[in-house]
Amino acid sequence: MPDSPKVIAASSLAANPPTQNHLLGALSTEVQQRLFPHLELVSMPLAKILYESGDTLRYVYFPTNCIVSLLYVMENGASAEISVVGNEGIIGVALFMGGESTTSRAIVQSSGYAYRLLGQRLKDEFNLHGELLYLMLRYSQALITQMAQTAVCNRHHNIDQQLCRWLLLSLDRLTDNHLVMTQELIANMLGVRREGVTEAAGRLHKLKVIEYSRGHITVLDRPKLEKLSCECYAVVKAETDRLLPYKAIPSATQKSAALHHQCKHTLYL
Amino acid sequence: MPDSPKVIAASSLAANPPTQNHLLGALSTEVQQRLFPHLELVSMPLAKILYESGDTLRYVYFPTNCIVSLLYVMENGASAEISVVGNEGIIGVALFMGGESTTSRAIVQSSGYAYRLLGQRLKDEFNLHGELLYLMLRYSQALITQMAQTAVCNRHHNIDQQLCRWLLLSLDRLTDNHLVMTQELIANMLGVRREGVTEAAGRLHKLKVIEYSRGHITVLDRPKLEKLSCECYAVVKAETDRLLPYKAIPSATQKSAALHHQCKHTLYL
DNA sequence: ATGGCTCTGTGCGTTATCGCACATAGCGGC
DNA sequence: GCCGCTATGTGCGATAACGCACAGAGCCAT
Repeated sequence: MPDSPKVIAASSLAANPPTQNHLLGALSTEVQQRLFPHLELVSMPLAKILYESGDTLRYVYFPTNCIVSLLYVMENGASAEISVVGNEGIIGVALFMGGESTTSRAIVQSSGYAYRLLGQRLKDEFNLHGELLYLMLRYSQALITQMAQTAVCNRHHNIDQQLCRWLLLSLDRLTDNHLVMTQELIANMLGVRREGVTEAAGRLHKLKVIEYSRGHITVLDRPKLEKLSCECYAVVKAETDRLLPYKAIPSATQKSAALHHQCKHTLYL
Repeated sequence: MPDSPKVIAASSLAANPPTQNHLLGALSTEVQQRLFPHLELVSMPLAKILYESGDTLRYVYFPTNCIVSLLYVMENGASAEISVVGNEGIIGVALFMGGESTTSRAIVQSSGYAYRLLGQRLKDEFNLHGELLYLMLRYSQALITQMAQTAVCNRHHNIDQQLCRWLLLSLDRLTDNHLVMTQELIANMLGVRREGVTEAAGRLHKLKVIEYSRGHITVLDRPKLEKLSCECYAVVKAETDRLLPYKAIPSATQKSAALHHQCKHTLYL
């Protein structure tokens, strides 16, 4: 097992309070007090696979500053991204929806950290009080919206529009305008050829919307990116904001800060 | 309001016990006793819209022998089916997931009947006991799987394969091998041109898999249809069966039959 | 600095699907 | 029986994306 605990760097913990995840931050102090002591900060390196299609899930993950893609991989190896999860969400909804596994893969698309929680701890909390469950369900509804819109987008929109949508979804989950991501990987996510992404990215570059080089992309003009994107981005954004009007809590409150230090000080790599 | 109650035809009620819906049939007698008196049998004519994108949902619907499509309609009028629901499921998961509305339209794709239930009644039952909630969540997980697979299918598979998948999904939700459905409507569901469906259907006809004429399709060779379909059908079917290993109860048990007559004897058209 | 690897750019023939136009066919109503 | 409507069939040029091949360009390690 690669799950050997390591002593966490104090700086990592300090830079990644649990409340940086919108869902964890939106919980009442009471629930936070019960839950936070069971959270474990884990490193989320690029391309790490949290689970494969069919795996029995043990943990749910609450990203603080990483991005995880839910990816479906077909029998012939072709793939398509189903949805993307950052600090607004949770990975592993199948654990509380039932079935304990999914037909997709969860893979880190942008490195960072996440808090993980044993599925059983989550369920224990569900049984104590409805608050956490209801929040998880609202997030699941937002996830459903994103999946549905992905299906529509795959049917009707061209690569240029989808690339814009994809960049915006990533941007919303990052603190700056810089992505570490090759065109090859973007192509895997969108389920298109790498060359198609190269051409679309070239056009965006010509329009001075982005600049990029060897696995690094910088967004220069976000408003223009939104104009060039299909409606799918805005639809998902609006619905997510409606369902989850929570923002990250950048500087933790006194109380949250105290709870924060109750998280297990171990780092799982 | 077109929701004026009518006295139900006794034959319709008898032919459509609530237990014909797999979810309702899978409930314990105790929960059935509480829930069934609040169920209302409603007629589901072809093309009836149960709700539009953004509508606040009042009812959930449990189909007995009809099929309902969840359809996304874009700004320019183009559309794409997100998922399909028959007697294995429920329409209106957003009512209990949260948000009380969705970005899609629910439209009857194959006429028949369904039982509807006030959203509040559903929530009342959730608060009494977890059984119904857990069942609903398992179904929601199956729905998520179908949406995800639709996204993949839209990306990677051709019209012929998708038509086969679509026919199989419909077939599974019907009692016979006969669909009332024009190629134009199928095209709307798949989000492709009508001519594309005509050509694909022509090829299936040449292979003696289906025969059809003016809004009627009969499947002649289901095994061949499954062979011609992409993997998407089988994946969704397997996952749904895993999550919801429930079958319709064709002849209601003594107890269920008694409960059955407690349903409101009104028919909403 | 050089070789090797990865990432990006480009060309080209092929294919699936589209958009449009129009022809044909079945069915119901009068 | 005929009209009109709707459903289905077909042809054709346009287009977007594909598969493949290969060229250049940046970065790293030895």
